[in-house]
Amino acid sequence: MDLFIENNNFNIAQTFLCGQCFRWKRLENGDFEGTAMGKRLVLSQEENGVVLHNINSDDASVWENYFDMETDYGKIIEIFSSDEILKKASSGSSGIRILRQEPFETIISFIISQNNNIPRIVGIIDRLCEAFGEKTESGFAFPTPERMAELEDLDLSPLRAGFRNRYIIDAARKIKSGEVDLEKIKSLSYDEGKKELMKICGVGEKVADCVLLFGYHKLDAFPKDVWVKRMLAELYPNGLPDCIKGFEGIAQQYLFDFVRNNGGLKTAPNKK
DNA sequence: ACCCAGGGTAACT
DNA sequence: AGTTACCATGGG
Repeated sequence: MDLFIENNNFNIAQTFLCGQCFRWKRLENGDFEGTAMGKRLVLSQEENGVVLHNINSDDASVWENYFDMETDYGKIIEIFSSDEILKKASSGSSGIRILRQEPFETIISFIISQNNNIPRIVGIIDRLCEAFGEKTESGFAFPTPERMAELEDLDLSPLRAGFRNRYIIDAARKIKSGEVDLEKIKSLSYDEGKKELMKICGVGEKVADCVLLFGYHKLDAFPKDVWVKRMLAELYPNGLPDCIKGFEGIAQQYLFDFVRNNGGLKTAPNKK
């Protein structure tokens, strides 16, 4: 069956291309195709919502959860509108939804993202799934920590992930052994969860924040990459407004998308 | 040849 | 606690 999700704050291009995920691809006709939760899916954009094509009716709730349909983004945007910059940023990115992705996938993906660019991140993750992920009807699932924990650095050389190989292995092993408990993080606070994730070599503050936001839906996480730091210095020299409280991560995504795609910044980012 | 890419680590003050 | 070189790889 096809499932139509009616919602005015659900744009698949904005949601999939805002940098929170790396496995959804735009087809020639504008649809998106990808694999998440071990299931492949094709989606189309409509005027007032999105169509999920050819899904098993049992999976409807799985996808509604993945696309965070319970959260009222319209209401949050309204709260943000008390700040002029945020009002402008969110009006241009109002179709972004913070996906509820699988924690292990977000950990490995954002380890790979460090000091890297998006096309290359996508390529490395594609090769990772193809090499070590379970084959599905049409594509590959993201590999499990158990499978990845068996591997050595050299096994990952076909990925061309460079110095990140040992970080990936370290993450898989600490997760498999239980030294880092992915299930427990769900019930931890932002601070405690961050500390737990940073036990992994290769996971610092920024990667941990991305995992907490995109993998655990902890909306008080506010990842600070090069662009966001530059944005904060230029647009919010006196700090962020109070209206983002409790929804810092959503504000971050609107602002990130704003400065990346809509020329929200005057100065280009650089290392300093 | 040089710079940068959704950073982190180790080794320094 | 705050800086800095280095880390593989690939594209501009």
